[in-house]
Parts: sequence; structure tokens; C-alpha cells
Amino acid sequence: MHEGVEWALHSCLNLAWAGDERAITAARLAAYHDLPAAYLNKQLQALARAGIVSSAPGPRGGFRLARRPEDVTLMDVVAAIEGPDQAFRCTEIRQQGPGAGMPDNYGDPCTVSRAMHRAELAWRQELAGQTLADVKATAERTAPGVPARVRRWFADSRV
Amino acid sequence: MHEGVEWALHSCLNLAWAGDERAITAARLAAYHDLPAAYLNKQLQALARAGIVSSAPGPRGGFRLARRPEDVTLMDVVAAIEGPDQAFRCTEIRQQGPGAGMPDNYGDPCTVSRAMHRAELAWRQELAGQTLADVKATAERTAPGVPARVRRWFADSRV
DNA sequence: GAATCACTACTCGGATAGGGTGTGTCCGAGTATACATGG
DNA sequence: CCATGTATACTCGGACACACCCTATCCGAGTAGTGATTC
Repeated sequence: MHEGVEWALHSCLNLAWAGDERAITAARLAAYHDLPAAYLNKQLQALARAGIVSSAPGPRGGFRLARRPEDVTLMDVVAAIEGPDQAFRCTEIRQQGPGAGMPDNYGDPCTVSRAMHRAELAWRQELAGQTLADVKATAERTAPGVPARVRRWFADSRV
Repeated sequence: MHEGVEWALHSCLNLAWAGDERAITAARLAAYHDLPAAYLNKQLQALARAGIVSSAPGPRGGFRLARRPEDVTLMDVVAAIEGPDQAFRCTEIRQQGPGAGMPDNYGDPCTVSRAMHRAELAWRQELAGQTLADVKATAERTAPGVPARVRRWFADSRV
């Protein structure tokens, strides 16, 4: 899985805690966790294309959450960064070589593929069942001081 | 996900259908689906290290299933090829930069990491719940002619 | 004739190159602000 | 003093290199079988 997924999730949380009043620039989001700013910007662009965050150029520009945290699932974020295609892609090797056999059963999907996709579906459902708000609430429970600190740090214009 | 997972699963099925009397060489397993033989050999080595297949060198050598299909889960095969580490790896960016904060809560795992791992656990459980025998049985139901054809083809010494 | 030995052919196993995708970086298009200027 | 136009600084967005890992390949270590040789 891409490194950017972790960055995107943490950045979304930080955006949620920072609030919608001001837009946060990619550079500041990156600085908060010592990440390469230009590359994090790339991930945020992907989130913007997916409609998870909204972007604004120019001074006072930056990123904001485009929807409420309750309406953003982890699946949305992962799909935005990783891309829409499945992790296991069936290349239909059963149709290649001497083992190809008769193509009567090719209408039915490959059994191996089906089994793998079933597992991947379970993964996707679990991700779709958790929203950004859920993760945010859990984080606030285990580390109560974090939200205020994040909000304060992003409110300061310096560093 | 690696291409080799698909190859490994199909090859395991073919080994199961071919039977244990003779060992099947990597070259023949590859030829059956028009795959690069040397590279499939690499995947079979991984399966051998994981104890899923047994290997024998020299003439009359090759690979056999080391356990009964009922005792090989899809998770075993995937873990053998993909490696043991999780797909989502938490790099603990919360401990980097100004956002590091106080390390009191670092004993608890990162909330983001926990959420992602929960989804991955669902994936792993689904894979662990399906054995090679299950997939084999389903395949035999949808394509009844396949087992006999596979067995016959691998019994013939000539291509 | 039977056993022993050397030889050959064949297979896995790990060490060795090439390509594609993820990772990281840079510069240009566009905008809100601040300032100077004129009415 | 107020409105207007201009210049400026700042941000995102996409185009451009680098590196690592997956893909693919090759050759050597080891073994089963075969045939010749010897007792």
C-alpha cells in the first residue's frame, strides 16, 4: 500500500481538528509531521479530485475538508490515493496455454479470482464502515489533548 | 498485489488435481498456462519455504503438495508469496515534527493504524477461512471437466 | 550373473540484470492582498 | 477621503527526474537413473 494513504489520513484528521475557518496550506500540513511538502501536495490533489477536500489557490489559499467527517469513509480516502482498481487483478491465465480448454465456462468468473475478490470485499466493507468521525472520536478518547494542540498550532501563522 | 499470487494459486490447484504419485516440474506447471518457467520456479520456491509444497531435485524431481488441500488456506499462499508484513505499515508520523507532542500516548497504537489494521484483519480472516479444497470444489462444480483434463495432461510426459 | 562404480541428464536453488511504478522535486497559471495613484 | 488600477507575493496544479522493487533470466549444486566394468 502507498505511503501516501497514511499521510492523507493524518492530514484529514488535522484538517478536521483545525476547523473550516481558515484554509491550511500543503506546506503547513507537511511541516506538522516533517513530510516532503511537494509530495504531500500531490496526495492532497488526489483527495481534491475525489471531492474529499476542497482546494483554493493564491494567498489565504490551501485545503479544507469538503464534507463533514461523518460523510468521509476510510474507503473514500484509500480509493482516492490508491486508485479505483482491485489489489488482486485476475489476468485469466486459465485461458492461456494448453490448459485453456474449452471456453464454455469462461462466462463464469475464475474461481480463484472470486475467492480473492471476496476477501477484498470484506476489506473494503470494513473500510467503508469506518468514517473519519469515528477515527477522530477514538483518537480524542485516547489522547484528549491532541485536538486543542492541533487547532492552536495551525492557528499560529508562524512556523 | 504481486502477480505471483495468481500463478501460485492456480499451480497449487493443478498440483492438487494432478495427484501425488509423480512430482511436477516447474517447467511443466508453467507450460500449462504459458508462464515464464524460471520465474514461476521462484514462486514455487517461496511456497516450498512456507511448507505448502515439497520440492525434489534431479530427474523425476519437481513439486508436490506438502499438505492436504483442506489444510492449506488462501492466507497461507498469499503470505508465502507476498511476505509476512502488513500491507498498511504505520511509520508513526505522529511522532515526527511539531505535531509530535508529548509521548505519553505513544504506548497506545496509532488510531489511524488501528483502523487500517482492523480492515486488513477482516481481509486476512476471509482468506484464512477459505482453503484450497474449497476453491477446488467450487471450481469442479462450475467446470466439471477440468480435473480430469488437468490430470491427463500432466500424466502425459510429452508436451 | 550380480554388485559396484562412474557418467550423464535433469531438476531445483540462489545469484544476477532489466523495466515499471512509486517517490520526490520543480516551475508555471491563477488569485487575493496591499499599495500607489488619480478624482 | 474614496475608488480604481497595478504590482506583488503566495498557493495550487501539473510536468519533470530519480530510485527502488517486481519481473524476468541464467548458471551452478545436487540427485536419480543408466550403462560399463569387475568379481
